[in-house]
Amino acid sequence: MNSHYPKNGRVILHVDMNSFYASVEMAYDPSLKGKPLAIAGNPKERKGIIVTCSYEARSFGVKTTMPLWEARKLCPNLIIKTPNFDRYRAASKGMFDILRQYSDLVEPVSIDEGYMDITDSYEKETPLEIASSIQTQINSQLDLPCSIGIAPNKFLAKTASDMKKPMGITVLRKRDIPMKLWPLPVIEMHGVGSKTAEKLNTLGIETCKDLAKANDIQLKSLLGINGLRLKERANGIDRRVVDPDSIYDYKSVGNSTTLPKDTTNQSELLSIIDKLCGKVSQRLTQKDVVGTTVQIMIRDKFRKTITRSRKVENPVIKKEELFHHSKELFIKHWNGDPVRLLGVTVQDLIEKNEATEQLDLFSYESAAQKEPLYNVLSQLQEKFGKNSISKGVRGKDKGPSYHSKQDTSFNKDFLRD
DNA sequence: TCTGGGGTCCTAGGACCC
DNA sequence: TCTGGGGTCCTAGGACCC
Repeated sequence: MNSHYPKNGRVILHVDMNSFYASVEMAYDPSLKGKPLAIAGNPKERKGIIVTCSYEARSFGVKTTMPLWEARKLCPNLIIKTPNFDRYRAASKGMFDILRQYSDLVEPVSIDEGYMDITDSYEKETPLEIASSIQTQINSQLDLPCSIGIAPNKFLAKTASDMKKPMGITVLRKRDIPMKLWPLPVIEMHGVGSKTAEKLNTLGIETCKDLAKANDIQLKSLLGINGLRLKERANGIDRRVVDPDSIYDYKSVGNSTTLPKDTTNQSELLSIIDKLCGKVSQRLTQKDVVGTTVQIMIRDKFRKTITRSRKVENPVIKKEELFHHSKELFIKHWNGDPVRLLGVTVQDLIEKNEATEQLDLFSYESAAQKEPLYNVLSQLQEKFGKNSISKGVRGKDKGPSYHSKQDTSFNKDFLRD
């Protein structure tokens, strides 16, 4: 795909909204602007964790994932709002609508960030002018700040957008790598977390430059193929394409919840599992997919978490089917300790039509009865056509994709609903 | 009364098959 | 008859990201 790229390289933008949830709240209520604001869950339900906070709050040391009480201690005047996801989704849609005015190749990666390939979408303007125009438009139409990275690939664009916040625009060319990327500590790299950073440190690898020059054999044995990939990235190499349709690839759908109180009451726990199954089932139905693996998650008061899963004969989508399997898994594997969190996830997703099709293959009669011949043929064509290449499920309406001009709006629940 | 909830990708061991 | 080697599937856990 995307074979039309010129040989001399691509131009990729990474657009990253700045403290997105907090900024959206400020856009809705401008009196919040300039104040320390945090978005956090309800501490009564033990969900009092900072999800996002404004730059003013950050200046007090408030950080994402920090418990609310700790944030309050650092910043007594902190304004706290509970998340309003409908609002954030609406803002997100507005933002991506704007991006799509500049290129068809827009790939959302989360509610507040996305990649764009603008290699073929500019003539007179420079990439910098396009980025500037996007930033201005998002700011004037939605009252939201963003940072933009401009680079020849995704990794560098992502790295660049991180370099200047808020409202920054940063160009990161190949030739900038030694000056701008290499001095950074390795933990700053996208894809390197605390565990990987620690491991790298044991090899004496502290900076991105160290990683870029590291020994392949050592990296491979320490981190597997991921080590080699990270080294490539540190050298500014990343061949991943911008795929506008990747948001239709679901690999799993799950819901989980932390209980207000640890409990050992089995019927209470089962009723929570029942509710989770209801949510998951609803989302599967919305996306028009079924799944063949059911997984539950149990976390105890020490935060030790186990997952137990089972491959099932008949693909599940209905709440009752899902609950049946989840309950059996729970009864079989719960050791009776107090439970802090429960989760239910469905994996190995298949498009719903395709699943019925597969069932039909077992019975020629039933297939023939249900489907006129031409219909079966067209289904087979579709099945073995281009869609068979994709790894995950392309959810419902393969219809208007972002490539097509006919519909550039979000026509379905956006991003992990 | 410290650490939410949604995901993706990778690894590794055992079962099973040829 | 002392014991190879490749492959796939399933399951559990871990690392990472927003």
